[in-house]
Amino acid sequence: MRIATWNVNSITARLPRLLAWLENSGTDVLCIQETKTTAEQFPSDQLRELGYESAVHATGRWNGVAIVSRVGLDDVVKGLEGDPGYEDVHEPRSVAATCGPVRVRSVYVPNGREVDHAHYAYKLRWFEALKDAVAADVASGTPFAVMGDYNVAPTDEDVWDITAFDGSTHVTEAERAALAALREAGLSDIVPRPLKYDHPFTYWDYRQLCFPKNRGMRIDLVYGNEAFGKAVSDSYVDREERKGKGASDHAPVVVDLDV
DNA sequence: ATGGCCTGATCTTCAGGA
Repeated sequence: MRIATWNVNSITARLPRLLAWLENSGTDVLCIQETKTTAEQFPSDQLRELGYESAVHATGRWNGVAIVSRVGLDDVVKGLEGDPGYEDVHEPRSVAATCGPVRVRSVYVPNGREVDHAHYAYKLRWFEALKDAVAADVASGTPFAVMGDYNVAPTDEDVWDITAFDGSTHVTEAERAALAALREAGLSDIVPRPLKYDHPFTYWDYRQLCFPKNRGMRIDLVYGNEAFGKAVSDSYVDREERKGKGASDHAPVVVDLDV
């Protein structure tokens, strides 16, 4: 079974590449982030023609998450239980579903913007709520993973040059502590293989030729429970999908499971 | 190749992304 996570940076803009990738990559379950659509605008019909059901939690131009599956889609939970909200809005950043033998949660963690911004405090509270929300799934014997854009680089090695991130979000002690809390709660970081260069970056800024220069970050993560970790046979970043015209600024992270 | 981001909406300018 092949599952993956991909921040598509607008499913409308990415639709031709997304459909082609699903047809060619052998992916059974895909966790999607930044759909940037309403649920009504989500291309469920086109995906159904390829054999995929869709669970969508999306409200408009910002955020939006989904799970598409061709191996079943049950027990869908839209939204994050205990979501702290931002400026009194509960943004669509989490959706969970059971897809055949595996349960997954697609997450788009708040960016944080600046360390002294209210969005950063929201980000840390959001992580707290996530940890509580997934406790039961983590403890279950079912393979379970929280997959998505975490907007945190777990270590200094997960950015192209840590000195370029002095004072920035995504690399702070508090954000990394939030990841550590998830690991202590029973989730393991399933680190993918890079298909080129030394480190499995998953995001490269559109600007300043960051992708050709491999100035990337590893911020799209797969955190799996014990049963999930035992089932993993391979994992890699599909950097080919970051190339060329009409690419997202994130590449898919693919995980193969023996289930 | 000697470059210099992309998206959708408030739509020719902006916020947000990270």
